[in-house]
Amino acid sequence: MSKSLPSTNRSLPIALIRAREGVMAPIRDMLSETSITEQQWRVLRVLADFGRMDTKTLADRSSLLFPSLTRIAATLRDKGFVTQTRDDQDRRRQLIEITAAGQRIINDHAPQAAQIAEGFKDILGAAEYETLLDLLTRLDPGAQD
Amino acid sequence: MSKSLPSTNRSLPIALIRAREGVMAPIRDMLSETSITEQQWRVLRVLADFGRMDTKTLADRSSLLFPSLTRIAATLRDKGFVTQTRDDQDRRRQLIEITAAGQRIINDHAPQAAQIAEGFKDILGAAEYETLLDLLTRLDPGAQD
DNA sequence: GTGCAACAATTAACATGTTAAGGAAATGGA
DNA sequence: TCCATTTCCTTAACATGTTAATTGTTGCAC
Repeated sequence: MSKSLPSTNRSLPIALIRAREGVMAPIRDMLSETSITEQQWRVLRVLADFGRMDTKTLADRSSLLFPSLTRIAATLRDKGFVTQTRDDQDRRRQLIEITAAGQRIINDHAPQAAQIAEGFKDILGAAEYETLLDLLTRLDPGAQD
Repeated sequence: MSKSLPSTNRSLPIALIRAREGVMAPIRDMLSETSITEQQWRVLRVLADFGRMDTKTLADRSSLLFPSLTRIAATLRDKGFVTQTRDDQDRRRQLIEITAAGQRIINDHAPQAAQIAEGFKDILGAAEYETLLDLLTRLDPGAQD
């Protein structure tokens, strides 16, 4: 047996990259009709899901690094899809909220996005789909469960 | 029942991103001692695995887009870790090969990289590790098997 | 109060992801 | 031969990933 490197054919990082590419391709196709990117869509999704929140929480829930979120929030604000307001209690903090226009983007594409998600469940089967989500979660050190 | 969007808590794209982050974090830590990035490491891995090849094949095996590979190859060439030569039969083609210095980077870190990979097998268990790789492969449309 | 550590957010700098356009070489006819 | 098409690769432009440095704010010890 061995401590040798696995072949790149059977490498977990590469498998994760390719799976992500396969999953995101149809979503990117869908978003190509809009003016927003995959990450901007993710941020709007989280805001629609949980409502107004501070930047730190938004970054965590969107799985984005802080500097990325700073730029994305600025872009979304310029496009009129979110609003940024200072927290009066702690003026370091910033609260971000989705606007009606932003919510409209979500609503307009939610059915198609749901259909794409269902498609992947069909490919794997419901049981294996759940298995996959569980296994992926166990690779995420930030998922303390 | 529903065609409604799944909560972002249980979203496959986000789970893939977080898993990738969890897997790559220790690898990035390892590479921080070197002068190369995660993607440059991946390219060198493939070249060490398969030997000299043209850019198209290298891009496929490294799961990199062509424009990214163009830049990465130039960077690695400037660092002296790969060589680029024109194919005499087809002068459009370019052949890329790892150098001794590049191979040394791989050799010096292969044990540690293998140990990191083993760590993830331990976290999931060997059987579930294989299950995960299989499920991920089924999400990759480019994996015709 | 003053000074300092801790925190939230931004900015900077560089590498990569992504799409589109461009350039050079090969290919396949008319 | 000529030309359109295809193929391989590069360049450009913009968005994001990543790390480090910087700017405001807060809270706390003194």
